Order: sequence, then structure tokens, then C-alpha cells
Amino acid sequence: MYRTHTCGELNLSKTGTVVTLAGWVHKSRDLGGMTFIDLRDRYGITQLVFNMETNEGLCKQARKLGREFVIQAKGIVQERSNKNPKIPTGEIEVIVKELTVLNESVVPPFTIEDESDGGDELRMKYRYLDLRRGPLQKNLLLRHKMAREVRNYLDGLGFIEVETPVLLKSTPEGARDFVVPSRMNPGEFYALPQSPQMFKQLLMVSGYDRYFQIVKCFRDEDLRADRQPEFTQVDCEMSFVTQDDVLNTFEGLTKHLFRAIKGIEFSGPFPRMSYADAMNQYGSDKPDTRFTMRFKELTGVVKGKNFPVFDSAEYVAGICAQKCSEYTRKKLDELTDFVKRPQIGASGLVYVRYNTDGTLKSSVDKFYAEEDLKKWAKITGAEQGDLILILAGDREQTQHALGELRLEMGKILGLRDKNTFNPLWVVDFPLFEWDEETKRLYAKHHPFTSPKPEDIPLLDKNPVQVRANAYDLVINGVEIGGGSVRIHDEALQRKMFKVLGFTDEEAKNQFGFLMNAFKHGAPPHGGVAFGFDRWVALFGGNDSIRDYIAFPKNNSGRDVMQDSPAALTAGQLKEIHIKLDLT
RNA sequence: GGUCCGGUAGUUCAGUUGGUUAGAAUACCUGCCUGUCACGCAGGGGGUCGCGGGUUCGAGUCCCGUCCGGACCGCCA
Repeated sequence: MYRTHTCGELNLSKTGTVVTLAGWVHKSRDLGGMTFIDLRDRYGITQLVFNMETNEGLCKQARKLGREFVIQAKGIVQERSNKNPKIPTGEIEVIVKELTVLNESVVPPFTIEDESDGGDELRMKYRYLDLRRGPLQKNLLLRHKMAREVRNYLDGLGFIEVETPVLLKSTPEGARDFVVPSRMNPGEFYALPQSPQMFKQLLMVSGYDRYFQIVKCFRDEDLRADRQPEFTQVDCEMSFVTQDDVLNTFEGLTKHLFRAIKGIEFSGPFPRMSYADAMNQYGSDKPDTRFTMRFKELTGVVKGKNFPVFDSAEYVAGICAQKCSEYTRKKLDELTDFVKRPQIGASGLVYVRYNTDGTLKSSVDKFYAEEDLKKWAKITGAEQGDLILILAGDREQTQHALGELRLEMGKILGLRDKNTFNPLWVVDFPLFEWDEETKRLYAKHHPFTSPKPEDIPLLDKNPVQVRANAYDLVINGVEIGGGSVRIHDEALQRKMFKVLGFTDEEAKNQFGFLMNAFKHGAPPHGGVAFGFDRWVALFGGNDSIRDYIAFPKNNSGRDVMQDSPAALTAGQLKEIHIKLDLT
């Protein structure tokens, strides 16, 4: 037996007990006559004591221990004369009687401490060392607990977890697929799943009316702090359900996780907001509702005063930043620079100060009288002491820019507290999206999403107006999950493919098996998929999902530890019938 | 495909207008030290300034290219 206890569990009640501990040398403090070793495992740190007077040989041995050596120490638990209140085991220490070095370690490239001195790249390269650190262990533990609670909760509702294939057929729609060559089928390729979408629908046809899976998905797209090429979804599907049934079920799951993991109780149902409202009031389909600062449209009241920017604008809208009327010119210039950044895309910023003395002062005083500004203040809800920020231009772009400005103001004003959680269902997404580049319609969610029945007549006349039975769960401005009620009628599904511009041949080739399945008694069904990594990161209070994945990829999709992806040997390529033609 | 930021000791960083032998902290090594817990004190070793080219009497510093890392836009049904 290597150990009788972990490094996190000993306390005064064990005083006098003979224990054996094993772990890593975290730090050593050599005082000459005596040496202290902090022994670490994932449960905590326990101080080992070696005394030159009582055991000179052992003490000399201890002085030679380097950082991250793996050791085993047998000794007696003793109350400390100087207690350390900073660690849970700080009231005791172990007087070591026997010491074994189980393995030595080279000097680690960065310090294995909660606040490491290592940079991102280095910590990625030595990820196995980074994972020894407390914060990372905490993150993986959080992930584990959340996965456990998901399984417990869904199991309790009769959901069963079914594994679906990882090698499947490529579909050119949507995100780019990762592709796997087949040795046995020359010239043919599998694709890795972007999601188990079609398989979970087939499971509904098979009668498994409550399915879930915590599953890896793959997308060969560019990465972000919250996007990895392989990521984990909590993928769910139910039969004989309406949209409300799905939302209520997974609102229950969400509430359960908040309760079990964060100790947060939500009393009422989560708010539901239409996609149209989200865009018009927040300029985003994933609004951060921890603060209001909604858009107020001013297009109708700003025209005709010879201010060319507003006169020529399709859309003018403002937000009210409370208690900001005394913003300095410098701060306003910074906000102007912010909205003019290429990613934001506004050409300028108009502001109105509603001063505490009741006067109004704006950056467009040349064109507008105080009465005009007062009107704007009324519409935007601004009062004395507030600041109105106004953007104008093309509707879509201006809403996007104002949305970014709103988030920035929320950040500046400290309205985006990471310990506050505001869940929101965004519903009634449009079914299609028009792509200007390729001049065709794309499914906004995916091509199996059902249109709202009342909008079906619009499918031919005005497809971009058609709303879908599709929904997203948004928490604090982060898209945590999304789903839809699916099409289960073969004729409607065929119609859908037609509107999307698929020929019968293409539809049959790519989705024929699903279409066939729908002829064999497909029940009404719908579901949702949650981005598990994001959900864990959100609960952990972090924007980046990387620290919640044991071995993540970097910004360019590389694993810097094992240096993948990598070239294949000529022999390997030959075996899979691939000839490279790199330019 | 694009924009921005960064790359200097094991590590995190500083490095002035282009000017002597490139510094600090920490880590590491050696010595001293019996109550430390960011131990302390003294000493020491450690550099292809990412790489390639250019400008210059002279480049860590300026210019061009390139590689690597990070953030973002496009992209992500």
C-alpha cells in the first residue's frame, strides 16, 4: 500500500497516528537544522517535517529532494506549534520516519502553483504539468460534476444515453467536416460528426422517445476562445413533444444544474424572447440580459433637421447609459473609437448629455434644439444625469454595432457580474438565412427544422419571413444551447430541401436514409443540444473554454503537446490511397 | 481569407533617439541558518534577443519577409 491517507485529509483528530502519504514535492524549506516539505496531491498539501537532531540521515536525504519529485513518507501526525491558517491541513504536520523517492523529476519549466509563472504556450506544451495545478483540477472536477448531474437528471426523467457513430457520411451543408479516408474503400471518405443530428432523429423513428448523449462533435472551422475543433455537446431528443414540452424539460435540467452545482434557485420560468425582439432591442440573437439598456429607435423623430447622417440613415437608435452625463470628452472619444473599429463597423457616435441641472448638451447641437433632444430623452428613458448614445446607418449593421456598444457600456459600468446568471430562451428564429455571396437560402438552424405552421404558406412566397420552431438557451449573452422541433413529415421535408435549392438527386444522395425513415412512421419529435464546454466555462466564471478541457487545441487547431496534426509517411498515404498535391 | 498585439536568461518581463560587456525578479546550483509555510542571508552559473534578409560605421531597437503564440472579423447548417 503506497498510502494510508491523502494529502488533504489529515487534521488534529489524527494526532499521534502513524500515516503513510504519497505525492509530489511541492516546495521545500531548508532551515539547516530542520527541513519542511510541502507534499502535494490532488486533495491538498500536507507539511512534512525532518529534524537534523532526531534523524540526521533522513533530514539530509530530504534536503536533496527537488520540486515535483514523487515521494512516499511514513510518519506520525503531530499538532503544529506554528499553525498555518491558509491551508485545511494547517493545524498538523507529519514527523517523517521513513522516506522513499518513488521517482525523481527534472526541474519543471514553470511553477506548479495556483498562480503559475508560466505563459499560455508553455502551459499548453506541458499540459500534464499544468493539470497538476489547483485551478485546472478544480475546472475538471466541475466538468465531471456537471456531466454527472446531467446524467442523473435526464436518467431520472427516463432518458437513455445511446452512442451514435463517429464515422459517417460527409454533408457539405453547414460547417466544414473533418474527413477520414477509408483504407478498405479507395477514394472514399468518412466524415466526423458535427452533431449526431440525423442519428438522434432516427432513434426517434425507432421509438426511443427520450434520448441523450454527452458526445464529442467536430467542426473544421476557425477557432476562438469559446470554440474548439472538437467539443462536447449534451445532445437530446424527445418524441411526442411540442416546443413548450422541450423548453420546459430542459429548463428543468438547467435549473437542476444551477441548483446542484451553483446552489442557485430560480423561482419563476425563464423569460422567453422572440428573435425579432432580441435583434430590435439588443442587436443580438444572444442578448446579455443581466442589464437592460435596451435600444430605443429614433428614426422617426430625428429626420428633417439637415443633419445628413441621420437624414440619410435607414435606422437611428440609441441607448441610455444611466448616470454617465459627466463622461469626459476623452471617454466619449474612446467610445467613438470603439464603435469605429472595423469589427464594430459604425462610422461615428452621437451623444446627448442630460445634465444634472436639467440642460441637454449633444454632439449635434448645430442641428438640433434642446426640445428635440428632450424628445429623444423621453423616448430613450433618459433622465437628468444620464447619457444617450446614438448610432445611425444601415439597419442590420447599426443594430450589431449598437449591440456591441451596449455590451461595452455594460462592461464599463460593471453590469456584467460573472456571479449573476440570467437565463433566457430566444424563440421564433427565422427558418432561413439569405446568403448574398452565393445568392441562395441556407437553413439558419439546420434543414430538419420545422417551420411555424402559420408561416408554411410563406415558404414559396417569402421564405426569409418564415419563422421556425427553433430556440436557443442564452445565459449572460452566451449561447449555451439550441434546438428545434423537427420536421417529421416526408413531404414537408422534401419541400424544405426544394426551397433550399437541393435537387431531388442531391437530397436523396445526402439525406435519403432519413427521408426513407420518415416514410416508416416517424413520430413528432424535437430536441436540443447544449455546448457542454461553454456551459462548464460559464459556471466556472470564464469566457474561455480551454481551461475546462483536459487537452485542448490551440488557436490554429494544433495540439502543441503532441504536435498534431502531422504529416503521414509515404507508406501510410499509399495504404489509404492518397496522393498529395501540395502547392 | 483578413485585422490587431506579442516573441529578449528555465520562466515572467524591462531594455531610452540605433551606440561600451543586454538587465530585474523569480527559478536553478553552492554555502550558512532549528519553526518555516512567498522562509531568510551570502555567492554563482545561465542569452543564436524566434528565424532569414536588408539599411547603417554600428541593429534587441529601423525596414521587408517568414515562423510561432494570443485576441478578433469573416466563417461556425
